[in-house]
Amino acid sequence: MNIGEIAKRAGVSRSTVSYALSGKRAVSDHTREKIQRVIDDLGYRPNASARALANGRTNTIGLVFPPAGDHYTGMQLDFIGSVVEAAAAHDYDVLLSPSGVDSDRSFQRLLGERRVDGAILMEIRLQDDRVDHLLAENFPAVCIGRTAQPESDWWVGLDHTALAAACVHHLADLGHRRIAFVNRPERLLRAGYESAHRGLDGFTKAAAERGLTVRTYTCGDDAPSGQACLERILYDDPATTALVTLNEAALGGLYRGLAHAGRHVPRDFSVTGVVAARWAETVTPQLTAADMPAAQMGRLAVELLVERLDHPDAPPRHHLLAPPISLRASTGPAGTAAPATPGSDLNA
Amino acid sequence: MNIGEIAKRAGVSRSTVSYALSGKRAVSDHTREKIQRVIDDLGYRPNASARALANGRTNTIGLVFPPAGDHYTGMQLDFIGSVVEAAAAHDYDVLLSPSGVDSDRSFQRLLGERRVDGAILMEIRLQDDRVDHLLAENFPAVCIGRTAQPESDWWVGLDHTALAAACVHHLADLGHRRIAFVNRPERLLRAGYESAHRGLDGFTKAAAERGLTVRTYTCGDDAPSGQACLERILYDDPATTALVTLNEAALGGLYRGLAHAGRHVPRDFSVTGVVAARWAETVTPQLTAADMPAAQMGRLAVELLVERLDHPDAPPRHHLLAPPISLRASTGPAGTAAPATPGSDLNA
DNA sequence: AGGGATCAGCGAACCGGTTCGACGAAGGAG
DNA sequence: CTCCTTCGTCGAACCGGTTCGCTGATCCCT
Repeated sequence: MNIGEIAKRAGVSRSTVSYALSGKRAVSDHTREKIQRVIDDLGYRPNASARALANGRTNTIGLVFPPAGDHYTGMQLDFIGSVVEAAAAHDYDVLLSPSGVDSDRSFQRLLGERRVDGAILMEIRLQDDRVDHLLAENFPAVCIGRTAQPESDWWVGLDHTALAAACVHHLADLGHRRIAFVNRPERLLRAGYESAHRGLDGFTKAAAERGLTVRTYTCGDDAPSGQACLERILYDDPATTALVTLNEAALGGLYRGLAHAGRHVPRDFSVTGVVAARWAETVTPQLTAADMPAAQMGRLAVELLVERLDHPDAPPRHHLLAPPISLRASTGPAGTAAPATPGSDLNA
Repeated sequence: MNIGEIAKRAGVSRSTVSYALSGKRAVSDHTREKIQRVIDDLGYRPNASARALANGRTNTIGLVFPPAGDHYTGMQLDFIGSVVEAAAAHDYDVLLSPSGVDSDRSFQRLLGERRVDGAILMEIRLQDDRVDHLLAENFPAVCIGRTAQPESDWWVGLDHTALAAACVHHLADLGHRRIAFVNRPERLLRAGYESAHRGLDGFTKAAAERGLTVRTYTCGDDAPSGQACLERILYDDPATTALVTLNEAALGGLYRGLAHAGRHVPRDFSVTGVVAARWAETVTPQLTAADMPAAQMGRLAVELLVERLDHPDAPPRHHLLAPPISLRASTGPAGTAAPATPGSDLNA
C-alpha cells in the first residue's frame, strides 16, 4: 500500500504516480485515470512522514499551549477551536505543545525535530525568551499578544491598554469614583504576562486621568479566588462601587462575593472588564464588557502564519484589535445606595 | 545538521551515532562521549519525519475534537489539557483533528496518512461509524464514552445512566415530585450521542421508579438557550420544583431564567446535574452535582492508549467512572414556597 | 524530409534517520 | 598457540515519498 505498489498495479513508474498526484508535471489523461482507479480501489493515501521527509514540509503547525497545571479559561478554549478550524481550512494539522513547567522541553522538540512548519504562541510575556529565540532563528511563528518590542514580529494582539482604559471611562462616565481592578494571578503578573501588564497600565493611567480612587488586585484563575478577592476589596474599601476585571475565570466568584455582601449588581455595584462574549453571557446579570474576540484572533493568527509560510521573506505583519464595549446589564450609575464615606470621594 | 554531519565531525559512521543515541547496541564510553560532545556543540536534534519514516512510529497521538462550529464546553477544555499533559509525560505529542462537518476528512487524513500512532475519540455516539471503522481496522484507539456495543472496545466512560439516576434520587429524597430534565441539544440527541441518551434513560427510569412527574427538554449549548429552556419549563408546568441537567454550557442561562422568574435557588427550586467541578463552582449558589472528572478521564484515556500501543495484542480494557454527587448549595427540600398544584403531585 | 519544440514517462538520486549482517580486534578457554 | 566468543564499529539496504535529468515519440514549421 505504498506508492510503488500503486505504480506496479497501474503499470507505470513511481515518479509518474507522484506527478499524477501532485500535478507538478503533465500526465496524460489516460494514465492519470488509470492511476486514480487503482488508488481508489486500494484506498491509498500517501504516507505523511515520507512526504515530509522528502519535501521538508510537515503541513502541521504547532500551537503552544498555556503552562500545564494552570487553569484554562474559556477564552483559551474558543481560541484553540478556532485555530484548529482555520488551520484545517488551509490544510494544516495542529500539534499541541504544552509550554510546560520545565520551561519548554516539548517546545524545543517541536522546533528542533522539525515536527512543525510554524508555530502559534499563546500567553506572551513582555520579555519572552521563546519569542526572542524564534526571532533569532527566523522561525515562522505568530504570537497571540505582543512583547515589549512588537514591531519586528508577527502577532495578533488585543489592545489591553485601551480596553482597560475604556472600561475605566465607562465607569467614570457613570459617576463611579472608587473602583477596583482585578487582574490575573500574581504569578503571571510577576512573570511579565503582557495582558496583565498592559491592562494594569491602561487602568491606572485612565483612572489617574479621571481622578479616580483605585485599588488594584491580583486574583487566582478560579471562582473561589474571585470570591476571596471581592471580599478583600470590600474590606479594604467598603466605599468601592465598581470593578474592572481581566480575569474571566474568577468572574463567577466575584459575582458570588457581591451577592454575599448584599451588593446588588448593577444597582449597588458595577462590574465590567475584558471577557469573551460567550462567558459574559453566562453570568447574571450579563456582563457589560469588551468582548474578547477569541475566535477571530485564532483565525487571524492562522492566516498570518500561513502567509508567512508561503512567503518566507515577507515583512512582519500584525493585527491589533480593540473591540468596543458591549453594553449588557452589569453596570449602572453610581447609586446613592452605595455606603460611600462622604467627602472622601471628592478628593480628586 | 543531520546525523551524517554529526558522524563526520565525531569521526564515526552514521550507524554508530544512531546506536549511541538509541542505546540499542553497545557503544564504547569513549565514542559515546565524543559523539555527545559534537551533538551538544551543534545543538543537534534528530529529524522527526525521518525517524518516523524509518521505524514506523510517529510518537504522536490524535485527539479527535468535537465537531467544528459547535460550542465547546468547559469540560472539553479540561479534557484536552489533561490529554496533552498526560501524553507529554509519555513522550507523545498530540495532534488535534476537528471531526468536522464533512464528516471526517481530517480524521481520515490522520489515519490514512499515518500521522499518528493512535487516537483518542471524544463525543462518542451509540452507533458510531468512526468507532466501527477503527475497530474493523484494529487501529489503536481509545474512546471517551461507550458505543452501544462497548465490550469489544477500549474506552473510558462516565456512567451517565447511574449519574442521572443518582440526581433523581437525590431530588426525590428531598421531596421533589415534579422535576425537569435539561439535556444536550436536540441535534446531538438525534445524532445518538451517548451521554445524552444514557443520561435521559437513567433519568426517566429513576423517575418512574420513584413515581415522579417529569418533563424532558433539549437545550442549546449556550446561556441564552438555557434561559429560554427554563422559561419553557415553568410555562409548561409552573409547579416544577427542580431540574437535572447534563448541559454545562446552559447552566448560567438556567440560573438566570430562575432569577427572572423570581425562583430562589435552593429555597424555591433545586438544580443539579452532571458538571465539571470547576464550573459547578462558578455559579451562585454553587451547584450540587456529580463532578465530571474530565482531567482524570483524559489521563486514563492516554494511559490506556499507551498501553495498547505498547502491547498491540492486549485484550480490550476500559474504565467506567461514576463520581459521587458533591453536595454544594443548589438543592434543598421541596419547599412549601413552591406553588404546587395540590393533589396532582400525589399521583404516584 | 530534416530539425527544433513539446509532451509523457522512466530511472536514479535524495531526504535523514534505523537496522541488519559482517568484520577486525581483543579476550577467554582448552 | 589455536579456536571460539564477545565487543565495537562500519557499510549498505531500507522506510516511502519527491524531483531532476534524460529519452523517445509526436508535432509543427520551413
